[in-house]
Amino acid sequence: MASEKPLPAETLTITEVADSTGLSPDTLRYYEKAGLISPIDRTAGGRRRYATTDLAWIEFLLRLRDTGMSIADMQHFAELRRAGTATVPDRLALLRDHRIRLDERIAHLQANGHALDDKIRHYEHLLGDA
Amino acid sequence: MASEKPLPAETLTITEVADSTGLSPDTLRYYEKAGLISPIDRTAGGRRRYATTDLAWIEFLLRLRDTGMSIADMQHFAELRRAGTATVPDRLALLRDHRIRLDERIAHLQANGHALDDKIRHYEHLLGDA
DNA sequence: GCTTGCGTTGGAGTGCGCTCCAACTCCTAC
DNA sequence: GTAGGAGTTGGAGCGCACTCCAACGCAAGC
Repeated sequence: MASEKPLPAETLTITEVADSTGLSPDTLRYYEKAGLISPIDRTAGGRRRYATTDLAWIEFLLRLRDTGMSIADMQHFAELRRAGTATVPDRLALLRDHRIRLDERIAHLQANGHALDDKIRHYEHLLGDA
Repeated sequence: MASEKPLPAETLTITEVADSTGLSPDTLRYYEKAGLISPIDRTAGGRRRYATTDLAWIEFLLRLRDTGMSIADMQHFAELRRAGTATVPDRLALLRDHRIRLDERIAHLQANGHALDDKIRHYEHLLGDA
C-alpha cells in the first residue's frame, strides 16, 4: 500500500523555493514550523518537495508580510485556510480589513513624504540650489 | 556669572513632550542617550525642559522613523546636524535619497494592494457576494 | 516636615522576525 | 565505496527598537 506518488515534475527543492521567493531556506523552515505553511510533502529521504501550489501560497504570504501583517496574524489566516472553505467569509473580512489599513498606511506615508519634500525645499533654499 | 536663563515659558516637561509626540518618556530618554536628540536643557534639579525647537526636531525625527529610517541612520543625520551648516549638502543628499526610497516603497505597497484586491475579488466571487 | 508623585540613572529584559549552529542524514558523481 | 554537497533537526543567538525596573532625588500641597 505504498502511496508513493510519482511526485509531479513541477516539484521544487527548498533552495529552489528560496531562490524564487527571496526567502532563505531557514526562513522557509521557520514559516513551516510556525504554521504559516502547512507541512510540505517529503521525499523518501525526508526532504521537502514544494508543489507549485505551495509556492503560490508562499508568495501570497509575502504579500501579506510586505504590507505589514505580523507573523501572528498570518498564522491566524493560515489556520482559517486549513479549516476549509467554511472560513472563506472570515478570511474575506480579514483581507478587507487589512486592505483598509494598508490604504491608511499609504496615505500616511504620502503625507510624510510631502512633509519631507518641504524639508528638502527648505534645504535647497538654504543652498540657493536647484 | 550664573547663566540662569529665565527658562522661556514655552518649555515642556518630558511627559508633556511624550503626550504631544506619542513617544513614551522612556523612549525620549533613549533617543537622547542614543544621540538622536542633543542633550536637553535641565532645571536646577536636573529635570529636562524641552524647548519648542526640541519638539520640532523630535517631530521631524518621527517623520523619518515613520517613513522607515533606522535609528542608526537617524543618528547619522543628527550628527550632521550638530556639525553645523557645512553639512547641509550632505543632509540634503540623504533626505533626497530617503525620499526616493520612500516613493519606491509606496509604489510597492500599492502594487501589493492591487494584488490583495484581486484576492479579495476572488473570495467575493467564491461567495457570490457583492 | 511629610507625603505623594514626577523625574532621574544605569542596566536588564522583551518581542519580533529571523539567522546560525552542530550533529547528523541523504543523494550524486566518480 | 567514498567524497562532497545539499538537506534535516532542535535549539541557541542576534539585531532592532524599545520597555521596564530598582533605587534614588526633587517639588508641591497640606
